Amino acid sequence: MIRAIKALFKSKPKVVTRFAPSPTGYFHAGSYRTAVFSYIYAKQHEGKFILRIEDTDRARSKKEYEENIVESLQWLGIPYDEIHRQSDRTDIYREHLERLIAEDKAYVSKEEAKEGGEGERRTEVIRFRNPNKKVRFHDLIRGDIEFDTTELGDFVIAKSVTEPIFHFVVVLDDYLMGVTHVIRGEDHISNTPRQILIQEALNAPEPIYAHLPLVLAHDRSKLSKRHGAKPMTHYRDQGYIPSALLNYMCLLGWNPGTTEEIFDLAGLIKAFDLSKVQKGGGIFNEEKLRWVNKEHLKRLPRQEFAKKAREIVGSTDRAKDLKWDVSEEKIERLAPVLLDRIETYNDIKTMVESLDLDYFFGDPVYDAISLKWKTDSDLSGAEKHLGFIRTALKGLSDAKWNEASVKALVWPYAEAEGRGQVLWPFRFALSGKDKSPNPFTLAEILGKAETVKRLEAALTKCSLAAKPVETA
RNA sequence: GGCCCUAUCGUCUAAUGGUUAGGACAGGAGCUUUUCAAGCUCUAAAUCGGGGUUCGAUUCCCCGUAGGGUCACCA
Repeated sequence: MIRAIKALFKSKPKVVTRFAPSPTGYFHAGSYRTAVFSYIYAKQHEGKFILRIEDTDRARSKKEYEENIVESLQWLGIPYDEIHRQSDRTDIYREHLERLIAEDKAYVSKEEAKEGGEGERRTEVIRFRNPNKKVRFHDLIRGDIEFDTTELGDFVIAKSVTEPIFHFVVVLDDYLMGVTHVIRGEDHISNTPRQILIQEALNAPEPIYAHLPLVLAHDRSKLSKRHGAKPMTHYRDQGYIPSALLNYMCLLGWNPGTTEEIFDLAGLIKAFDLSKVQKGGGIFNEEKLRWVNKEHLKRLPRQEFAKKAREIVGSTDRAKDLKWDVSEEKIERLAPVLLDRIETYNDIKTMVESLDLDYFFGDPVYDAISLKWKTDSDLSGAEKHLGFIRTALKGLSDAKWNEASVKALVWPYAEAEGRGQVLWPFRFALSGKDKSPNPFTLAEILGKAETVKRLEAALTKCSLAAKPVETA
């Protein structure tokens, strides 16, 4: 009984999906989403996901692009179960092409050399004998679609028996590889009828089709290299993380029906529903991608984030030139400050470059007058408050040193003396910057010794500034 | 132009034959440990147009309109 059920289960056609890019350009967001949806669909059904490099156009295909596709998929964490390259399969295509010709389902057509066309047009090509009928197919996303194939005529399926073209190889390979679900871009809808015709000639089963809406550029045209489509590796170089890209791309054209927006791969495999994919195309919005990336960054294990952040800070010229002490421990303490201020890893570099991190690694640089709160007339207030804070904090033990305990000591005093009057010089003494995290956070990150040292340095500046300037 | 697809805030989208048409990003205003940032609160912002069907349509149908895709010996 159990065996019978198992056998039944096994005999059920498994889901096989494929991603079939042509290596004629870099792997960008449009292709990526197609790959992701195909991959997720396969994984939802414990199926197989195939990568098939469609390089029948020898002239336009480049190894460089193929490598970019494979590298991108790898970085993005979309593993394939099989990889095939059509340029390796010429013999297979030839066999079936010859069979089709023998069956008179295709024929060698001789035509006169036409002038005008730049490329060499063959005088002999293989054409498909079009039965000229109406073809109807069901699309998982769009429902039934009907075409009259008459207007297609006897279309070309190969330049010669060893040079098949797209429509033929797609159909044959999908058949031979057992592809059950063809998930691809909407731009292939109009290719589907002729491919179904070829399927019928080949006695191949018709796969289930799902045509995805297009990923659009800002002008609503199909995303392409010309229209701001950047290679996915660009996003890696810009400091985005794979899970964020995955998350964002799935949200473009699909949603879970709830207000949940942040997903990891496992969550997507659980929630994704191909039939709920949008029909209309969507514009790729980098602003939202940045936000999603930030959300993912915040959810990263703290150590993992710190490791990467440390790498980035340490590799900057500024860190090297100024011999910053970029210790793991220090970066981990800095992490919350960073996470509040960045959306991508590259923003860390930007912070370093705009000198927003200097004071964490070296003495703050500023003029004494900056310590003065805007409503004070001179530095006497700042000097008084800094003196109080220094004395109070000196009494706090290293073990108890943290943001909350520092605040507990300073806050009542600031309330009494005026928050701005007290907190501004305090913060400035620690950072030397107009803009920085609040003084309590800074004190915790800097540690007791460094905090007290900076307070004392500020106090010295105050008293120096109070003295009349001696002319040299 | 033929064929095909699509149509809700600026963008991504939810909803359903009956809702004050909801959320998110971006925008604006405010609050907070009187700077930044983050966070929180509030706010502005949409059913392409016209006909039907219906007691009632954003939703169903038709016609327009707009956008997109595709019309290769590219994929």
